[in-house]
Amino acid sequence: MRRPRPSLERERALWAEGGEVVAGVDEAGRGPLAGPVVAAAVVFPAYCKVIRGLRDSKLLTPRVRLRLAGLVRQRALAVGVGAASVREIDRLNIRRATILAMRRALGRLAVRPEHVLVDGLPCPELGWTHDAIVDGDAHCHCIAAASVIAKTVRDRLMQRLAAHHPAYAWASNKGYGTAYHLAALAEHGMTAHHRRSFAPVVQLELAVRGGMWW
DNA sequence: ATCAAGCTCTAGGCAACCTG
DNA sequence: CAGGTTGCCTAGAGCTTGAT
Repeated sequence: MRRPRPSLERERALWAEGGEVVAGVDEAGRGPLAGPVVAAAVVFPAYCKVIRGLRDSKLLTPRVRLRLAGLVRQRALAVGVGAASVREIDRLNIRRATILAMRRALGRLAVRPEHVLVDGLPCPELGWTHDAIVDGDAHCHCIAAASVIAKTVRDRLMQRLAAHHPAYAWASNKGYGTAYHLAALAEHGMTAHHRRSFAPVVQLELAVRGGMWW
């Protein structure tokens, strides 16, 4: 069973109802052990055409993703990007921090959306009336566009951080808990960019402090 | 406690493309 | 044309939180 291609079906229905400004929102970087969570909001002009090849950012190679991110920025009416820092993730928990990043992304749009389409489950804390669409980046064009923008922005951010902390290979693992990253964490300890509230980070820190790492 | 939702990683199979 | 490379796709694994 193939994954469906995102379409403009949902957006067209909203445009037909008279809501011209429809924003798609998605986030990247919820699972990794290090780095911020980044969200993006994208508004396309009403009755625009689909961007060929655009789909869930997870299913795209970095090169293709980068090309599509450029196309999205060219064709979109507005693009907003927001992030929540590691400190905010530790303070709020990853779910609330994700919602905070989404609110920031929506707040940075140059136009005020009349409808917001969000990937995932409904989140009342978002502060915007929205439709939550499970697997939205696979079904909905503007959410897929937001997922591509969020992912490319976060990847670039992690590459910058990697330059300051080369031991952890964040340029390739993007902060995720790969074997290499975990080994580096055990050897060098955590940085200010590690999520102290995440179990693997805490466990390794305790092991290092207790001399348990051999 | 379990399930469902999100994120990503790695590995492997297959197909298309490139190169000598 | 054969072999290597690249891209596409899936499956299974890990991480989280929230709802039931």
